[in-house]
Amino acid sequence: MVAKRARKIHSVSSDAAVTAPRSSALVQEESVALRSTRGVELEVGLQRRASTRIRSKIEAAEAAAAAAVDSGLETPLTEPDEAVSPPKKRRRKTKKSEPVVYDIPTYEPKTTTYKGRLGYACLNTILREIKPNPIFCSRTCRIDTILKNGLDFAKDLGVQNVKDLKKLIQWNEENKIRFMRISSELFPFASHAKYGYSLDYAAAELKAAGDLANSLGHRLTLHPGQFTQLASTKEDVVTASVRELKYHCSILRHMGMGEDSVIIIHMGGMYGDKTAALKRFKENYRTKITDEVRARLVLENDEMCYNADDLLPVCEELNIPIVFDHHHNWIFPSTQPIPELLSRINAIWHHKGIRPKQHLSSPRPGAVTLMERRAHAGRCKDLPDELQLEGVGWRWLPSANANGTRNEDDKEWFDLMIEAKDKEQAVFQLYRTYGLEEVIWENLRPEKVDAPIREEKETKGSRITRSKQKGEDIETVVTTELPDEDPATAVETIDPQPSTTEGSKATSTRKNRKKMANGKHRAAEPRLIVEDDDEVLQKVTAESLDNIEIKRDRKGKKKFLDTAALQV
DNA sequence: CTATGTCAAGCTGGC
DNA sequence: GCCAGCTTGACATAG
Repeated sequence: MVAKRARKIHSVSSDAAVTAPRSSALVQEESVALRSTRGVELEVGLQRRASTRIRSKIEAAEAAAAAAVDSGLETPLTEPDEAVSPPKKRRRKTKKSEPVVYDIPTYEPKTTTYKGRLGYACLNTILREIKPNPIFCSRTCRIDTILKNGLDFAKDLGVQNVKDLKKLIQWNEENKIRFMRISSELFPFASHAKYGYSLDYAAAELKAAGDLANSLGHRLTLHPGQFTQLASTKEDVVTASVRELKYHCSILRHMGMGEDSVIIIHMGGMYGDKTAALKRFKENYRTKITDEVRARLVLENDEMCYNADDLLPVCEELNIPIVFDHHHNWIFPSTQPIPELLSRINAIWHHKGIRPKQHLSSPRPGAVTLMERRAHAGRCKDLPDELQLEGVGWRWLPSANANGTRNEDDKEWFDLMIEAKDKEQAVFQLYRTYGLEEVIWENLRPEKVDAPIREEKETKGSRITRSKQKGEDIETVVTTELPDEDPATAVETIDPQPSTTEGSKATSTRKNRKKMANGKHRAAEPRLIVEDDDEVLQKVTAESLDNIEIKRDRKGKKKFLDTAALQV
């Protein structure tokens, strides 16, 4: 039980050249300390407070000198603005801003001997939130937009995505993450039957990103979507799937990635007859895909249709490695114990000369039904114990001396992809929990609280108190010593997360909205009583505060929530 | 700037 | 029949 949170205060200027005012002497002191120990390059994740003016200049510089920006390691994520002649611009008076405040909890320390690479999928939450020019690799568009603006519009998005991919790889290196999944949306519509296009036009950018990854020894993988159904009964679905796989292969080919850069798919649907589906898969695998695709294609056990037992025979027959997904195996388990299972699975990887990888994720807290258990939690609290075992999480390299002199250096550790909503933050949490790598404190964020399913009100220790004003190039992260439970802060905390409340304006995803509407088996949704009515508030608080939670939305409007349903 | 509805594609399970 | 969940949320537009 972790009763206290670490005390940590720091403040970061978004531009090394700018000395922003500090909110306090203490903040300044600690900031200097952090800076001197970690270096300026660690500021990378904190460009979010850069002013619009600076950003515009950066953009202009990038546009003007796009071709010059190519040397991966030397390229800062933000161009130095000294290099840019300031565009004519009215000076915007910026408002004073209060610091952003985060509570970064500590975690109960755990130990493991596992030393494999941990990775995350597709999106970096820190870089994605940089404003006004976020760094991410899944820009896309609509077919309507292609029709309106031309295909080059979509292709330009692809170039931007790849350029950002390089920045992500660089960021990962600085944050000791050397394993990542590339978003399949890197090139919008590239695999589309009608609007698809070759990636040759982006060869230079792809090669630059690939060169960087290879020079740093990073592993990059791909995971095409559920639409990839090689066992489908429909010819056109299979055709589209083959096209999809070729597109993914083309990315890796242009990047020059080695054999460890695999393409992961699921077996897919059962179509009412699993045996027949498996037969179709084998046939299509043998006859409809290229050698290049076969060299990279691997299968993952899923939680609904094909567990590891279902996949092993066909995979052993066709020499297709299996990405073992711990979460899926928990929902739809193999009959074999994990060590035995993984020894068989890893044999296929080794036979094919590829380093094994596994997937790890956690179910949302309180999940009971199958569908609930499928949903991913924000983070993973633990590493599976089995990863410490030879044959599961590592092996002796074939080159190792078997006469008793082999040591740690002769071990090959397998990679582990963390599939969690909090992305790189989930990796950092495991780094911290197990002491696997040093993390950069400025790049830590509090856990995004999952909407509780059947459990009590809130995940503890993840409250964010955020106060922020615009225009000032400063961010402050403050973690204060707080007891685990702090009832005072449960009330009137500005909620940075979508409130799971009917009528909330803060919820922006369709999924969440639907979740809210579908309250039948989600008893843990607080009920909105009334918005912004002081009279009602007085009445309510006079009676009892026990089941009433007061929240404010972004505009400061009060909402009174009946949380009685959560207490069950 | 923010909230909302929609978006290329497939399949299964739950209601 | 509709929705949620899965590999990945982002785009487009109204207010």
